[in-house]
Amino acid sequence: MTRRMDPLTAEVVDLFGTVVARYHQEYDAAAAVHHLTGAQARVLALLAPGPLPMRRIAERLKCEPSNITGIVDRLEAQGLAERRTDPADRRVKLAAATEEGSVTAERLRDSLEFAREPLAALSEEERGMLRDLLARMVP
Amino acid sequence: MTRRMDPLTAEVVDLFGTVVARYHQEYDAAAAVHHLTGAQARVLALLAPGPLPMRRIAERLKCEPSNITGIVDRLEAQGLAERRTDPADRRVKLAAATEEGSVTAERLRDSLEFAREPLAALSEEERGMLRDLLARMVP
DNA sequence: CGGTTTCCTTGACAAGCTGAAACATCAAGC
DNA sequence: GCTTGATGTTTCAGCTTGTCAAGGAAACCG
Repeated sequence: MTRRMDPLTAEVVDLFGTVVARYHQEYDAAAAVHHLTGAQARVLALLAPGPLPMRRIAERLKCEPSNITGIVDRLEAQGLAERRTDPADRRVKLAAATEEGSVTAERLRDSLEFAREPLAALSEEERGMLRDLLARMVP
Repeated sequence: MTRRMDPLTAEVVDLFGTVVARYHQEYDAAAAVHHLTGAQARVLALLAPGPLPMRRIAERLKCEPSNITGIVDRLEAQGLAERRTDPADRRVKLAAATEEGSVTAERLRDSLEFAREPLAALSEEERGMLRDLLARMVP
């Protein structure tokens, strides 16, 4: 009943599993430094480029909008985000990073890349190859 | 205050973020097919090679042992795992996959690889390169 | 205007996770 | 042997994430 699986693919999938687990740990750890959970950090990072309706956040994170309500609540409680009513459509609430939130988001991004740097114990050329391969995988 | 960050590394980190998010979605979806959550599926996969003390599971998953208690409880409730007392040390409980649990674990692994296959829209050679690069990243 | 749709929030509930406390068992020293 | 301390698991309270169903407000449309 077992499907034949080419061993190379199996190996790559396994490696991805390991790398993914590691990415998560480091992401959560980096977030914790700023007293954030992983989900809160993800939302804050999403808000960095500019305000976003709650619904858009949910779409990006592939979860229910009701879930975002609580996360933004907690960001707001820490003074990192705020809600504004969209003047163009008073139904929608725009979540926006505060000044402090923007700073935190930037620091978070830096520490993330920094944390992931040793993981990329690869040469410039190898990183380039990796980028190309990964880019092909995300259409 | 911003640390200088070479753009290539930043790009790779971003790509990893995307791939990681995708991996998770697919993993959870594959688990859901078998009426499992992501965490339950991970534990079951860990149990596939053989029984494991609760503590070891926690170490592998990098979480508290008390967390594993609940997860194994739910696997046990579904008849996919069982607890045995280690005869060598009666303090430790060995979690083991049942017959049905083993079958489920195997199916899960297959569907995972299958699900991740389109993601690997890469040639044999490219997959080989990817494997080598990833392998260098996980010491 | 009235009906429908869209956006957000609320409430109830399950699961994952942590930390502290409790309990049983082992292991070492006296 | 007995005591003391360390270890493995569980239980409990508490928080965050996530879902789903229901509700209110605002926009849209006929």
